[in-house]
Amino acid sequence: MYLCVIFEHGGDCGALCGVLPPTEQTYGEVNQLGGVFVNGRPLPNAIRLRIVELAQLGIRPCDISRQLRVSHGCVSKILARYNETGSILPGAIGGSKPRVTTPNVVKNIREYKQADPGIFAWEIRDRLLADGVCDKYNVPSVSSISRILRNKIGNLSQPAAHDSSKPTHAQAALPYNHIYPYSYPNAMSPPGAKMGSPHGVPVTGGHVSISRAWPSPHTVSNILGIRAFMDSTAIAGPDGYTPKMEDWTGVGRTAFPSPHCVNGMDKTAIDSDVKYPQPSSTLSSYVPACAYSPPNQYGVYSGPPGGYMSPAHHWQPQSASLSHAGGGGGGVTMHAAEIHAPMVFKHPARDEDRKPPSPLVKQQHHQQQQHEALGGVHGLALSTSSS
DNA sequence: CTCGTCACGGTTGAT
DNA sequence: ACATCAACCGTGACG
Repeated sequence: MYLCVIFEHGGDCGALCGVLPPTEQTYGEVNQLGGVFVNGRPLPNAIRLRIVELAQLGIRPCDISRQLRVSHGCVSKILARYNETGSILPGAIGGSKPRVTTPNVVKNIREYKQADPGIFAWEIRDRLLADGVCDKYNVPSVSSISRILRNKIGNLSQPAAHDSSKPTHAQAALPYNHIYPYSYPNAMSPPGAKMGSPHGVPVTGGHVSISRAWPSPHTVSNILGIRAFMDSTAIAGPDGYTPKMEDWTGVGRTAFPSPHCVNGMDKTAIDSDVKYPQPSSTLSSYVPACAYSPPNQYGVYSGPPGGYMSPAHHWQPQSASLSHAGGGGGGVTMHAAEIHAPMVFKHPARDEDRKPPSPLVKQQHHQQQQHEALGGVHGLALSTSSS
């Protein structure tokens, strides 16, 4: 049972409320630990990063859970993912899996079948691989091939079927490209295109609707000395809760593509991440890993490869410690947006096994500096003493 | 007490 | 424009 928290903007939400229409509402729920979360949506990158950082510091998951007020199951999941992929980013939400039975594949199968009516499905599969029509990642299963033969090709004695086939957009038909992050040439959707503006919320360079605040009193502030971090998250909030709520996670998503980098970080992103300020450099080190970046969020998190995968990104984890800029008064001002900064995968190889090679992944290979990123963790002013 | 796992209710985005 | 589907999410409970 969750305590549903409805935040009405326009009330005493603070300055942030100003941008929202009086009627605008944002919502969240409070878990058993008092932490705020949005059902169905990923935790803010800043918190995800925090989890990883604390784990790197040797803090036990159960303690991290309590300190950050995130369920231990979630902590476990995020750490497991990080260990496996090197990424702190959530997977891609929504969207559909890329189709393997593209017109080109069907066409080839048909040709194989016509050439050899007695060919077995597994033989077709092998040929698709051998001929380079498919790779191991998108080759249809034997059962799929059988289905294709049965449903789409049917009786080959009827040549008509051939002609009826749609023009092969062949390779172009492969949906994969648009599915993987690397597919975003330049920028994903214009910043704010989808999120910011809907409500008329001023979108300033990726500053999506970050003006909304989390009224919730349940903040992790004071925890680990990352008060600023949490405060901004919980208090300044979520605008994250734009109707789309993507901001919550998307922290700085929109800004991602921005070529403007500061210390290797996307400046725009930084700006946008008002909500969940976090240690930029550090964060960035964990982010890139989202190798198998999912179709959707990729755009969000990854943006143009050049954006954060940039080989030129001279990461200086240490330099951008949590206390970088702004932290103003003791408060560490971290920018979740920084997450977008280019970094390296912890286990690049693994990703390859998991997902089809993508440009993004490839680029990641160039970035083997990740471990160094962890060094940034040490730069954090963490106070492990939770109580 | 800790932690891995999973059902659940939820969101998202491609089709 | 809407519905469907399949991906993901974090929580909470169980073992």
